[in-house]
Amino acid sequence: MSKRKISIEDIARQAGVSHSTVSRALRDSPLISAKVREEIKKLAQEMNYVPNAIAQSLQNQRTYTVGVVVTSIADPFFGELVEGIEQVAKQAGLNLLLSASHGDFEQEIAAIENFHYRRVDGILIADSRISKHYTQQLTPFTVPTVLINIDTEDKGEIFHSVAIDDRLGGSLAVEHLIKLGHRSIGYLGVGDGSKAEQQRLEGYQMALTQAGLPQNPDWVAIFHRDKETINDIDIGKKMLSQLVASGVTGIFCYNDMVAVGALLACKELGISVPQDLSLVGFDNIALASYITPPLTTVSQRMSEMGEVAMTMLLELFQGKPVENQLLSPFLVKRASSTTVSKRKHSRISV
Amino acid sequence: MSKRKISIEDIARQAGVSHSTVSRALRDSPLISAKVREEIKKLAQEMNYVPNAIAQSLQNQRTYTVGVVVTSIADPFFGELVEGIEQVAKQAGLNLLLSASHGDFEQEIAAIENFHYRRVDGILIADSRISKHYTQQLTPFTVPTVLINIDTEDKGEIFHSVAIDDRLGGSLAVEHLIKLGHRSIGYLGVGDGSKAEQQRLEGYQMALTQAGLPQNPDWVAIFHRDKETINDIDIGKKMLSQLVASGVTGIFCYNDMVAVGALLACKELGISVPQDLSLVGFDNIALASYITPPLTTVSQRMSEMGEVAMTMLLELFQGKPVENQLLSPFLVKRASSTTVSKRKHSRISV
DNA sequence: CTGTTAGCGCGTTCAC
DNA sequence: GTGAACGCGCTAACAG
Repeated sequence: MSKRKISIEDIARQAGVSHSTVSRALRDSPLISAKVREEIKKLAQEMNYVPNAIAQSLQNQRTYTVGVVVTSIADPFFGELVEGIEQVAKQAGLNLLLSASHGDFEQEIAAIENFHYRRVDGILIADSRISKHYTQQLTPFTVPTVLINIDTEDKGEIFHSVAIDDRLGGSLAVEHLIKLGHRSIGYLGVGDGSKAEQQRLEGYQMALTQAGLPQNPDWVAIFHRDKETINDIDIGKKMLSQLVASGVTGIFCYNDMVAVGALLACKELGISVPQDLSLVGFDNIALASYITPPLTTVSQRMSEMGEVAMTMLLELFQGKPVENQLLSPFLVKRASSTTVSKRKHSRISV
Repeated sequence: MSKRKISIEDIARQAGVSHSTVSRALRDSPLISAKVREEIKKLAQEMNYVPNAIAQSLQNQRTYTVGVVVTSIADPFFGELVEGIEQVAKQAGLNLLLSASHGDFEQEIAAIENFHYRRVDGILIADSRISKHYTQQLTPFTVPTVLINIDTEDKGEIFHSVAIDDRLGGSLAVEHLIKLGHRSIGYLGVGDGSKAEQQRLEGYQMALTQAGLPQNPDWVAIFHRDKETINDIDIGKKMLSQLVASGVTGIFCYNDMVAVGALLACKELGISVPQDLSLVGFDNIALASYITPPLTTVSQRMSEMGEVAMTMLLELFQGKPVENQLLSPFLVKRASSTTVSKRKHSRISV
């Protein structure tokens, strides 16, 4: 139970050789005779030698560590993302340094600076609340960085990125409702200023336009939140009634949590889903499949996004050229959406 | 955009002083004149100097890093746990190295050895599938380690731990059902060989005994799973009918996922919850409050557990004596449980 | 107050 | 094949 771990010099002394011989033996250098090598390896084993990654890093100029910053680890969205990241990182022998920003710009910058301080080999950033100011702050640094689900339009040259095609996702959701016969389709959104929010709305509008369906400002309800004082479920709850009052038969929600809120509001108001109203969410969080009725939604495949992002980082390490990725979401049909015709039998007033 | 970061020697050269003067100035040593200190700090700022944590660690023999191994990061249970850990770690200026074991013993050991290799200051382990063999493997190491929610009976002297009082939790759940008038109370469990499972069952039995209520082997249904081939929801689904057939009016489920599975089975079988059957879960995962009906459950406060574990580690760093913690869970009453009297009005056959 | 020196543990020339 | 010597970037001991 000695306090300080033993070093290659300790085992060198024990073996009666120099520390560099030990170093070489342990790294299978061809310069070492097989006999001596095995002897030293055996000795190292006996002495419970554990190489010191810190010392190696100082020498190699590589830490085999990547920093990951997410908004919140407790958020299942980011949990799955990190799972995907971790999986390919582990396979590549890399470690993850994890940090949460809680959507706070100061904490985000602090996390990134901390990663530089610790000399990570690369950085992955998945924080949708990132500010524009950002680019300025990070330009001086030279660590390979991949942005996940972050608007990168004006920083394409500097940062690499992988993101979900939110516009396509919005279209998929709305096209689904259109196919089911809906003609008055609403959008229930959260105005958080994110690119995702803007693009999902665009997808909604695009699908309606392409189908030659009417659009109505009353069918679009967006709750603008300044801070995080209100959660998405409450937003969905709060905004639902006014949308229903506008006469929509189907609603595309900004994300699953909003949709769940809307669903809860429906229950309180006596509105049957999907008979009276079809709901489509976005994200495909685990909750979506267990709630009643199970939620039709657009899946983001967060773990795949994590895998792609980490793989991209690995390619950057190898000096390969990488292209920004735009992942395609896909629709997951469940019971919260159905044909509009059924609705007529159970029309309710709001 | 220089490739290698600048060091204190670079700025020393620029300032015409020695590197140790720079080192002292940056660390606010009282040995340095205020004028020189400010000058150097300003210069460092201009040169975009970022201290090298690796070099510092080699010198300090401290990495200000703790390793965390969980079963799965995507699991909301562990997500919340890590959130709690991260929160107090950040406050203490410590970083988190995260690793997932996926319930695999090999991966778990590999993760821990990797943490030793990287010279973390401490380790937190939250993997319920840990084997007994474990103790042997880790004894030679000397890194402060705290086990989270792991049976530590035979290793109390070596490891520190924080865990939930599962026995109490089981009692709380069953006492709740008893208060509601239930007299035939079942237990729906998963036989994963964990201490948690055993203790929750004990709590169940204890509560019944204390209330002088009868016990019936048919009321206890435990699904033994060898591997992870089947998830908890499916287990709940599969096992429910036989329990209901035994005549119970209330069921305490091993965890929320099992309870959710039971709930889904009830829907398929036309059993109304809570009118026909009361269900109580364990864990209080987010899903529990959103499902219909919202699930009465025992809350584990995972984030608090993370905070406590990390705090314990901090105290170990300071050489303080620490006591193993047994956290008390508490009941969260929701709509999945109600008085047994109601049931009579809507009896159904199974 | 400041400069010089010596490690922290390891990998890597450069000699022998 | 092997050992001696240097450096990775930084802190701390010892001089002045």
